[in-house]
Amino acid sequence: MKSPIIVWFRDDLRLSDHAALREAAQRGGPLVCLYVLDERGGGRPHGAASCWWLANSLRALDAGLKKLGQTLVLRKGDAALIIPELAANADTGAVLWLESEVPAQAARDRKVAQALQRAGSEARILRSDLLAKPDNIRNKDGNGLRVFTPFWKRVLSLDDPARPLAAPKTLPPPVRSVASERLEDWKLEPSKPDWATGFREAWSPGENGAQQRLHDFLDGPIKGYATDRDRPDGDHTSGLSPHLRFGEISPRQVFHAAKFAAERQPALARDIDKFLSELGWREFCRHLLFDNPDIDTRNLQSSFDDFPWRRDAKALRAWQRGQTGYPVVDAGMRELWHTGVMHNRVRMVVASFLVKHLLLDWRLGEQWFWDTLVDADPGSNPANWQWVAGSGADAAPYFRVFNPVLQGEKFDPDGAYVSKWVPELAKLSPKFIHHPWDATPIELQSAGIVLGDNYPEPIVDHKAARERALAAYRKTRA
DNA sequence: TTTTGAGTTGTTCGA
DNA sequence: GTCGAACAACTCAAA
Repeated sequence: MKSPIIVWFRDDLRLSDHAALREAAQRGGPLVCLYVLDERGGGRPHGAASCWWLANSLRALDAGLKKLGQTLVLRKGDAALIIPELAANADTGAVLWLESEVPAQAARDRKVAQALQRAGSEARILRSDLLAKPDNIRNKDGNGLRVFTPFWKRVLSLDDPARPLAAPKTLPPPVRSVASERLEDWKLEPSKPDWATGFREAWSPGENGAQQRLHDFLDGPIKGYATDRDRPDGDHTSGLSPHLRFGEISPRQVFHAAKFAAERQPALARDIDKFLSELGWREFCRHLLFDNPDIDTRNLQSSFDDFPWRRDAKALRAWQRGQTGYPVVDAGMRELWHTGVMHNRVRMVVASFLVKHLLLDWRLGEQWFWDTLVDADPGSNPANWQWVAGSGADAAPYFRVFNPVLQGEKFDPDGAYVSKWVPELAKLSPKFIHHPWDATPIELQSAGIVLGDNYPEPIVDHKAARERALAAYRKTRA
């Protein structure tokens, strides 16, 4: 009789392109499919929105496993204790998992592997989900690249990432003696109040939902993606980010599916290259995280360490709640609250607004996003906040201050996006919907708007705020 | 080693 | 309304 095997699922909540599950299926022997909610050891604890996603994704994974006669075993606590103990109790021969390049996870994983080896068990770590290993993308000094374009060129110059593996058709039976905790007991989902109704309408967490998204996207919105992706009004993006975050689909699967689409439809080459480069940004941020484990707290450019951020709890709260008086900013912040995501273009606008118009520390915005985004990624979230703030790698020039009115008019010309998320402005004509303060009293009245009453006056004046930011940034450089 | 060219996403102003 | 320049200098990658 073969000894039992544990497959340890982490940010790879899928059955296909899963080298550890695949190998376990081939080896045979009783199998434990394990997920450990390790709130301390795996890096930053999930934010509230991510907890919602996680709960649903675990449920989906369990359903997928059940179809193969398996089940997902849930445990909560320190993985470095739980896994060796479980391995001993179940008398397993090996624990298999996919490598992580997230520094905190990698450190924790080393502890797990050492403990297993001390106990005479095998720790089998298989290739990670990244398209390229950070070790393979180095400059001549051995450091990671800090400029995106050469980084991405380098990744693309390597051999294509391995072809994705199919999901196992059958799995060995579970180990009956290993019990699972109950997902409900983890209280990952909100109850009172239940703020996740909008999430349920917007999303289908899990591998099936991820594959559906990918194929719907490559059948439709990919056409014109290179330009339309900037528009928050309508479905012009893939919506894959939370699925990628939890590994319900792997970057390799997305990469090869996009390449395949490009072969069949050469006219889409430009759109697909653009789409792949967005996958490249995810990769870039993960590599930055690999080299900078404290990227969520420490400025990558230390010249920002004494930047005079303001403290203003009231302004922060107005920003968080979508009550700044700038329609496109408020629309974005409310979309985030309602759905757990925000359109990429609008993320830049609201981030620039917090950091530059309000002069509030980028970490405050990063933390809010961490808590409210279902796609909150330990690499992308802090790296992109630092990029906007100017403290990051390959950062935006200091004088780039987004004008929320111009951005709204340019990318939401009909005001459809604002109307959807800031319904109190929906009756205002597109001409004024991005700057209601310029509308005449009659226009405001017929749209049912009383500024300062049912929609706020702008909390800062754009021109004055811009100049204040430029002055502060100029000083930081000098 | 030194040099060279380039670098996600913008805005404002004045001609 | 449109267009180009200014906004700044610095770091990075590669030749």
